[in-house]
Amino acid sequence: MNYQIELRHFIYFLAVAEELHYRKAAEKLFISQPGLSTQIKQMEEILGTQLFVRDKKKVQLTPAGAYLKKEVEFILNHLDQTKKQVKLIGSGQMGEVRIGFLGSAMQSVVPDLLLQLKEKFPGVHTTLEELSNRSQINAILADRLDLGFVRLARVPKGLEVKSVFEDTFSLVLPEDHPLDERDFKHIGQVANEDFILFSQDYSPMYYDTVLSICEDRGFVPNVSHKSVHAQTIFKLVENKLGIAIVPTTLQHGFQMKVKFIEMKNIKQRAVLSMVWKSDNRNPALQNCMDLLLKL
Amino acid sequence: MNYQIELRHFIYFLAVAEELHYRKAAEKLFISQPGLSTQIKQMEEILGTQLFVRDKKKVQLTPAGAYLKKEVEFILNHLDQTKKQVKLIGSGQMGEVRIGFLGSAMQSVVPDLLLQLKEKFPGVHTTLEELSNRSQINAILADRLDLGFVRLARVPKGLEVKSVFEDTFSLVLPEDHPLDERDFKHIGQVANEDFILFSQDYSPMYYDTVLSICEDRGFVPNVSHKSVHAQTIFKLVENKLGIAIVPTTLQHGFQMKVKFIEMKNIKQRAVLSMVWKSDNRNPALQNCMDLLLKL
DNA sequence: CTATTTGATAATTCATACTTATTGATTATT
DNA sequence: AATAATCAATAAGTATGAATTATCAAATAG
Repeated sequence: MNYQIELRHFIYFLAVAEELHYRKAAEKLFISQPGLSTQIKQMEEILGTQLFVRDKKKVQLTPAGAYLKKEVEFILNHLDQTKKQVKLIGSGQMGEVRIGFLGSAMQSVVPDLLLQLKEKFPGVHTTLEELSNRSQINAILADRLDLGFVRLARVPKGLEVKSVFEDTFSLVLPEDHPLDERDFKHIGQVANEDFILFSQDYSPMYYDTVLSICEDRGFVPNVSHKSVHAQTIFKLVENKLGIAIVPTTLQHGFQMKVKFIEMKNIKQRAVLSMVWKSDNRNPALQNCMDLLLKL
Repeated sequence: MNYQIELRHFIYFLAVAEELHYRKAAEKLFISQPGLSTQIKQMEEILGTQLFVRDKKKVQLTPAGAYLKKEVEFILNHLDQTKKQVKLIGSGQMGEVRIGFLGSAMQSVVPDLLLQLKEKFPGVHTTLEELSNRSQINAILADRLDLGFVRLARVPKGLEVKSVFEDTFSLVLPEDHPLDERDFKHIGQVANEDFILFSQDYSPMYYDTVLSICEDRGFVPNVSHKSVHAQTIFKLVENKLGIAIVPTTLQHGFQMKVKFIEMKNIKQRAVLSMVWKSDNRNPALQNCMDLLLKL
């Protein structure tokens, strides 16, 4: 007596509402006519409303039934759509990948990667946020971010890393600096100049690497300024407040009165890595990683 | 193996998605925890998509699950609304009553009736259409109309009639016509004038009644013009092309250079009747009739 | 280490959506 | 008018599967 409406009822109802004939509707549904009759009757009881008028060889919708038909059509269609959508999201063909990146990553791999992702998974939407190494790690651990582009030697347990780009370092000098690309042999030639570097806590790895480059030449650099923005660093160099050492790809995208000298013959490299959570459940990320790890 | 999604699944799913705890969700649903577990699992199998992540004391939604939750909430809410609406329509508190009327009914009862209906059943919408007697009857029989206001002595089988308003007839004369209300005794005084009447096929009853009024005074009127519009008839009278006999209430709502002389002491009346189908299934009409028959 | 909590299995029960067989009512056919 | 055909509703019985209880393995807390 205290039944509940089910989708089965709606599907049966719709068949009868379309055919206006119990036997034909039952055949279409591959069930018996008596079964259909009782189910429709039960549905009317649950709703407390008559949906069909059956008198003298005729089955017709009541106004309430006509209204319900329209709504049931809508609901079933919407449900179909939802089921498809759930599958797409579940299989990662649709969804959102939240990406964090270090400013310096924007000059190299990230734009290309986004392009490939868009092409391969047009349904996957990406959000981008420029963050420090540390912020990215925290965000990934807290599930606020799916993927990060960082410069770090080590990452906390539970995260996976893969280096995606190895960049040489370049010396950044004012345009009219006496040292020229042809004359350049090693960093020891500018050991006495002031150095402008990225902040240590913005990227400890970068900082350590730059120090090791100097160490290999037997000196400790005099770091006069630190910044988190390449823009700022270049501006300071332009104004002759010091010289800088940055990943080579950073030279693109800026219009400054500075010159870059690539240091190809040192072993150190600026390594950019992807970081993500090992057990991230975002299927869109899974697909994304399948694509990225192939490159 | 080849099951079908049911509303039950959605309700269970929503409970788990809200509680993020199987036992608590099961308690809320008044079912056992194992039952809930298997149903959710089945749902995931049907959809071919994982909806929850259960690992190490934690239950969480996958992106697909989060999407589905939003949609399920919408669907269940919409369904609730639909069920309520169906009940309202089924009980006649909401719906549409399609009303037809003779032009002359608009001057007497119809507007008042609509007002009362609106007040008593604010959910019931009415549509109005001015139609001839015959058109109304046909429309009611074909179920294009729920209720008609006609002037007819008899209606086809299967229809019900009830007279709602009895109007006296009035003589319509040009404003400067020699005959005055004080001098008026009976219609025989204008027996020699031309008469302008409503067309016979627009309302046979009216036509017959007018003829019988004249007959009672021993003459057959000379009908010079016929029309279906009161407006036209009055205009013709104004221009002295004849005199007319119309239901008294028609004098309201027109601005014409004509005068009305009410003929109170003849037995004939202009009877306005409601007509509807005995087995009309529109519950809104049922309610409407309950109200109207009390007046 | 033990006690408690979690969700998942296993076995069983029970509700009910189905089936087939039939009826009563209406319409079409001769 | 009598018969046949067709409709949906009803009755009785069956079988599917959603529930139950009992239990487990894994994890956490005291």
